[in-house]
Amino acid sequence: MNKGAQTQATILNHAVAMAGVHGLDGMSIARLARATGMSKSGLFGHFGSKVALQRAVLEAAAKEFVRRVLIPAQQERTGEARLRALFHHWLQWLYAEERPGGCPLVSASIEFADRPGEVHDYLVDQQEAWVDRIRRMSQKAVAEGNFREGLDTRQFAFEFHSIGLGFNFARRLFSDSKALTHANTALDQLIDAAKRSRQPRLATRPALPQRVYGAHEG
Amino acid sequence: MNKGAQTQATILNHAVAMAGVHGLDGMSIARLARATGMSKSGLFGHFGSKVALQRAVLEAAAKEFVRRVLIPAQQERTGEARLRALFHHWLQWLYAEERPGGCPLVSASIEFADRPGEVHDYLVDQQEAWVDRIRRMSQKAVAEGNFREGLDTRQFAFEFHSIGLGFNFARRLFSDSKALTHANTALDQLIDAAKRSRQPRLATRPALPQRVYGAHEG
DNA sequence: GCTAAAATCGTACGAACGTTCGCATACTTC
DNA sequence: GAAGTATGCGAACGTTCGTACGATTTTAGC
Repeated sequence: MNKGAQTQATILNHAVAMAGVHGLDGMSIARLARATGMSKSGLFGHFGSKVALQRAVLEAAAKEFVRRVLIPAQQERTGEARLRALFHHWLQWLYAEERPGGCPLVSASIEFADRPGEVHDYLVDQQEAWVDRIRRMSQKAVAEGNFREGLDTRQFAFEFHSIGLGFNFARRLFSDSKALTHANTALDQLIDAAKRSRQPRLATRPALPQRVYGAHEG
Repeated sequence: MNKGAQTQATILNHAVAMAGVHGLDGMSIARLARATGMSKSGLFGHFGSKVALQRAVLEAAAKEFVRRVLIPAQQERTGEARLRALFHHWLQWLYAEERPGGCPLVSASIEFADRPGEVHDYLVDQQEAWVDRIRRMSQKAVAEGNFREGLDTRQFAFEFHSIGLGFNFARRLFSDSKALTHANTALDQLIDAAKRSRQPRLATRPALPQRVYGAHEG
């Protein structure tokens, strides 16, 4: 390993942590230099621009995400087991004690949701790939005959993803110690529902018109 | 209405929009002054400090949230109808076309999740109150005999909240036009499940040890 | 219409920001 | 060990940041 790559890795470790707490924009090169014991210019030289540094931070986080969430789940054989493993490791990843600031990818996604640019585009691709992986894994469970035929896998992926986001929010902002239990329970229910043949809807229907808001959509 | 209060309201309108896109920190007084056609110092005088401005932005957003989400839902009589109305208006609020940047409260909650201070504390209180309102409303539905006896209302509130966060993420980052349908479907299922007597768990249990991660918790 | 108060402005400050550049030191490779 | 390159530093640039203060204009109450 080159000297350069080595210090670059050190920098990125600190950078990921700082970006998690202060955001990708709030992470400043000066403070990062102080944290790593380097000079501003020396650190800067490794990346050439702040945007490039932000990109590098996201790529480092994504790489870590693969290593800690995706790879371990691939040991499982069935779709359901992989989904459970993905979920399990994802929660661990979302709330890793040693990394303050939670998942940098989720935080940055909120931060850059409405700010066009390469950071935004990168995040969209990365997060869409993640949700699509969940969807494909549920599709695999359907193909295996474990989840019911005709399951709406996009819907499944949406709910799976939502539970994780809910956990992230509750655990980080509320410091809710029950968040883990809630998330696991929600996943159990989601998977159970995916197995069951479709339930007949109950007779009672809501009095409120439901989708007026979305009426303009296709 | 005083002149002061009037311009202050104008400022806050712009400020809420800017904070939604650039974050509470990314919102700068200079750019805000340019957007409102005022001088930096003139604008600054209305608040006295940037933290105070941030507080004012959050309070303005919270007030608007009450006006647009909580109040309308109070017209409904039953717990379920109120829950559905809360959800409906919440989604509208989360993705209001005229307000770029999504819900400032959610964005700021992520931004300040790990940054102690009065902004953090305010957000914790506000968001906890919101989730607790959902919980109380589901409790009301239980008391009315609509939701089943013994329903875990904290769990219900967690899932309700998660769906909203999932919608916010999908709609804003992915520009997913199906997000609204997914969210509504998820809510329907959540409410249906709250009505049903507890389902017997299916025989198949996961092979993966499920809660190792949370084993250290109480 | 006068006057006290409120609102707004212009200017300035020190700090922090991202970035540049030339120079020194440390590595690698032969 | 010499040559050549990679790496890091220090100082400085121009810009933007939040904030302060006195002067000036605009509003509100009598």
